[in-house]
Amino acid sequence: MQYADVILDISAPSLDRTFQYRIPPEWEKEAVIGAPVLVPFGRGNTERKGYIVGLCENPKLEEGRLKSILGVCKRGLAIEDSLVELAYWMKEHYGGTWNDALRTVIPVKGSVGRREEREVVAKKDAADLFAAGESAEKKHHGAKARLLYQLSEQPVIPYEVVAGKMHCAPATVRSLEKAGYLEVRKKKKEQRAGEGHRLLLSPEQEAAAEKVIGALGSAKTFLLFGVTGSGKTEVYLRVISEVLARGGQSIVLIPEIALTYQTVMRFYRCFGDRVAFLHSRMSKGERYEISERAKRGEISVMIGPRSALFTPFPNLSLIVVDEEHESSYKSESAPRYHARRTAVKRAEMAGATVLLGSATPSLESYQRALLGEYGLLTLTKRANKATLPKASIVDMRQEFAEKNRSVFSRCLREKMQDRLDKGEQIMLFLNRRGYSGFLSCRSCGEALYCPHCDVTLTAHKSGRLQCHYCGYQTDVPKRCPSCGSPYLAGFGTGTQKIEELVKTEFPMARVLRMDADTTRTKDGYERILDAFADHRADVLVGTQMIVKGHDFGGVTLVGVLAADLSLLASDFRAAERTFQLLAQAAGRAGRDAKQGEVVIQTYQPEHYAILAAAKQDYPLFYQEEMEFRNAMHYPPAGHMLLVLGMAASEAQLIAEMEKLQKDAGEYAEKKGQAYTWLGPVPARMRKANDIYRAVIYVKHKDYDALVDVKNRMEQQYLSGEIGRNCRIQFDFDPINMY
DNA sequence: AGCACGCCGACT
DNA sequence: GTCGGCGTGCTC
Repeated sequence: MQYADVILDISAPSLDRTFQYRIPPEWEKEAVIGAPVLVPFGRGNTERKGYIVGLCENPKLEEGRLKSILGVCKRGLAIEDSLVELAYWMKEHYGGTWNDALRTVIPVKGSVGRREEREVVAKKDAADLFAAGESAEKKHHGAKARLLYQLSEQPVIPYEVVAGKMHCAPATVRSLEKAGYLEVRKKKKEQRAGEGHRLLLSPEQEAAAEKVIGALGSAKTFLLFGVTGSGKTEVYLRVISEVLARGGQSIVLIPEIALTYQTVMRFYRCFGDRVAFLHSRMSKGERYEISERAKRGEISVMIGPRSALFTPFPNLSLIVVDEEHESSYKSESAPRYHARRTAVKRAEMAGATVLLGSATPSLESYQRALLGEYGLLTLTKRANKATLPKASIVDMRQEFAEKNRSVFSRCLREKMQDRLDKGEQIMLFLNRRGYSGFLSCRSCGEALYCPHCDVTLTAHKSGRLQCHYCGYQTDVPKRCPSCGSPYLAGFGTGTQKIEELVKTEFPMARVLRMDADTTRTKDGYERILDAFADHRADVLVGTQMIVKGHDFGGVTLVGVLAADLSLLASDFRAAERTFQLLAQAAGRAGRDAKQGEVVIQTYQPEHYAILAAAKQDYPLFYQEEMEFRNAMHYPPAGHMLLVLGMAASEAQLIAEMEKLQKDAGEYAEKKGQAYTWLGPVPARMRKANDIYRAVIYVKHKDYDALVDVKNRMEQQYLSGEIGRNCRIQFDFDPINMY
């Protein structure tokens, strides 16, 4: 007799373990690892969907207590096996539950995948509901009363809110439905999409492509390090064509916002309907449809953000990770996996080749390349005979001392005037990470905070203040809440202000602005880029988003207004991020034959990240930054595990986190390993949505030693020993600090 | 998540 | 005394 370990497709932490079932002989063939199954569950033997995550001959429980699998949903291809295996690796490597891991890896069917969004809708008017609420309250039917009162104010409530926050049992909702006060209904949606071309490669590009092609069929990883504008995409296209010719399949990962019309068209021209695109606004149904086509072999190239990594290609031969240094490759929900690292793992399992590409590689990848673990391919020349831009650094302290209070240095203003006179284009980049439009009091200096989250409120165009985390809104108060002073002022120079300044200083210039506000509409982003590309504007002002991979031949001047703002961020990747932003921004200038120029305005002109970026000298930056990381044992010199705890009571949270740290610390000590512990301490954002947050940091040279500690903590937490009423999440080598 | 069991107040 | 709700615990 065969038995299966089944994990149920339900999201509840207490169900995050395997349950054993008998496999009836008639299903033995279909019951493979990764196969979706139907099983009876609970006292009522309700039918539930699950996945087989393991098989065995002898069960851990007495035969009598076991139930049998009702059926296996047919589609148990080998590909599911390997994806479930990958899910296991992710769960172990990054923490989180089986459910979390399976859900990121297995394409969930829009319809069969259960999880339809449900909502509770009022069927009577507010007065009736309110009256019913009162009588329910009299009968001490607390849950009923809560729901009725809420419905009288808000006729449609998402089911998860009712079951979760409002704490109403399913029985309560059903009884009110029967009584005709409300109705539970589902939401729905649908859609679809769907030409050959010759490539001309430079000798450098050709050589790089040949190296990768030569390694196809082996699980080797390459880092394609090419200066901005060197044409990394041509190399990808060349290798993908070869994979296609050999009957293999490729996945191309791109950063979240990078899927522009130009990129799509380039791939279409090369691969026609063999290529499919995935993007974050697609519904579950659309995604499922695409992954089914991938499994049937109808498509061979899949392009998309990190989730595209899990495309079920049965014969995967190549994974390209474009702009591999991008932080959007790190997932921000459990399992908090890094798509670059996970791509290497998937490739290892599938015998596929990985090609990582960047002009400013992550320290992690470059280090591995230097160690010989990854093959290093370099592109040193720009395409179209373009040359790298000339850069100058302007010390803004000097400007200030010489009585120039403008945001534009004299040097930048002169050059801007020159370009405008010549009819050439300019890009102004405002680095405003960690620098949003908050309000603060002129007299006491206190900023206005969200009452539910520990973040400053952002001033909006509408004149209202809004919290970006919980959506809380309020009017601007007349007086400072802490000292009563009426002088409240907006803080921070935003892109909007820069736009106005350009208009006042250069009245003839046509200015476009690109930031979160102007790109909010569906194709706002494309519209602005098109307008600028068509030279319908002379100046483009924007935030990080203008830096990322767009070629404008007409741009001969790039101005970086406050280069060091991102250096002020208090996390260990600040210098790396600054270097990347500056080098990429500088790379926007002079994409055509005309020489480009970059002006970098800064208060720290001697900082190595700024000096190296101005010279476009990555190795120099790498050397300096690695010295710092080595000294501090920061990744990639060592590894770091962040444990994030969340609870409604801060005192209880800290107490539980202390227990967790103490237990894990003692556990680690017994193993005699050299760990560095920090915390627990309240997170920098101490509270979000009225939930307190605290963190523990653990550092160790070896990643696996941290996995060991994580497992111990996970085990203690799941056994209920530690962390009752708390939620815990793990983040390895975090990108965002907490 | 959803079902049974058991405790508790309300009403014939 | 029952009846019917809501909280708690368990599910191979």
